[in-house]
Amino acid sequence: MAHQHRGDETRKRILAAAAECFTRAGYDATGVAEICARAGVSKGAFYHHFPSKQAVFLALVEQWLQGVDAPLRAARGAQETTRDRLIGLAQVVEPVFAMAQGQIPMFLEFWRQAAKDPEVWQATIEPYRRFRAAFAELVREGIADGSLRAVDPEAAALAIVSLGVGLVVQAALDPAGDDWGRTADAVLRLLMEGMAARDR
Amino acid sequence: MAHQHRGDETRKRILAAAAECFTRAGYDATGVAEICARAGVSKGAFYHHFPSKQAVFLALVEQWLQGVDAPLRAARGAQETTRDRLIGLAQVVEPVFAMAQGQIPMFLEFWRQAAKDPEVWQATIEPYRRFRAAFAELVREGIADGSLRAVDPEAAALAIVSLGVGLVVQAALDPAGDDWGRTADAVLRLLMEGMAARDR
DNA sequence: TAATATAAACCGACCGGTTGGTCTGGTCCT
DNA sequence: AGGACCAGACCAACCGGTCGGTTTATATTA
Repeated sequence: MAHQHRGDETRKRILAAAAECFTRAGYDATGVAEICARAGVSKGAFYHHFPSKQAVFLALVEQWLQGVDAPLRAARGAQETTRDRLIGLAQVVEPVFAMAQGQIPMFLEFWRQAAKDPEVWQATIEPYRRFRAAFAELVREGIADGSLRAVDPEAAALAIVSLGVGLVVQAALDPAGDDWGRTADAVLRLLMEGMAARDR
Repeated sequence: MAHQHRGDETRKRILAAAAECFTRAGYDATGVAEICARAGVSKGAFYHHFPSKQAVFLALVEQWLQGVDAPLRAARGAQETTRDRLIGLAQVVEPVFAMAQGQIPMFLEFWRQAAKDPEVWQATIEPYRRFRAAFAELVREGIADGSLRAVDPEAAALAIVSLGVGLVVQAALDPAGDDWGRTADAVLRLLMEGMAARDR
């Protein structure tokens, strides 16, 4: 039991060290030896827990994807009107940015790798399509109940996702810049209000 | 004279080959030997024209940055009202996407590299800030002449840039997807109309 | 015009160093 | 005892970059 626990511990250490290295230097530029050194673990231990360097990366992809999924799911159905739900959705980004906590460049690494590695692409593109479909559905509901203008739901969903992705990239390039959590909230709210029905 | 011309020719061939390799496999994963092979050039020729592999990358960054700059500048001042100018700005993305022509993943490589290499960062961040400032100024003008709602100009500019960046990333991940030129136009138009004054 | 000089363009073998991954030998818990 | 777990020496392959030498095109001279 305690034996079992020890293995999980080193596995976590390897994962954390890999995340740090990949964030700082990128996937290709960081060697297995470097990860091992930072994790305080030998190469033997590394290859005992993971079959390859790519496997560690894949595990990290999985981990972050779930981290994004959770607050997103939590926001759904929490509000009453569709409009409020969309606005609330905008607030989701804040915890996401907070969670990333200086590891935002990892996302760039994810996407870059996804663009060239079919396996990473598969793991990335599926949740991405789910996100987009969920947003589109929300917009459709909003249009149906009159709280949103009659915009193209697919285009609107694409816009929302684009904003999120674009913000992440900019945050990666300018980490010392604005408070990206609040900024993201403001920007998304701008788009949301633009789509809102012009009643009041 | 013809001698001179020959040198420029191989230089261009190296640049093109490097762009292709970087697009497909990424900066770190492509060796100088591979670039040389694809360019039909020896290693000696390579290092005759460029001091290092990074220099080739920097040259590509410069090249693409100018490619984005040109149509952007062309769109400014072309329209009469500020509102039309902003809408026209949205149409700029189409030629940009067309120009990228299957080399969109290169942008991901730019940003990834910019996030970790100070020299690339410098070359990337300066035009980026210029874009953002120009957009903010446009929005300010639009608000002043009453064609736009009283949104936060900085937030609006950030939103525009984010949309563009996010679209590029998505296009890199899903090259076979939509016609990204038209899609980008539709999405940007959505944001623009959301910011437009609610008169009519 | 033919011979020579000069410099840019180019070639490819070569080098030190690094990489992802393997393997053997041991330790520790149950 | 025995299997999960780990240490670290080791290896073939590869990498960015160098270097001495050759080719090619123009300028100069005789």
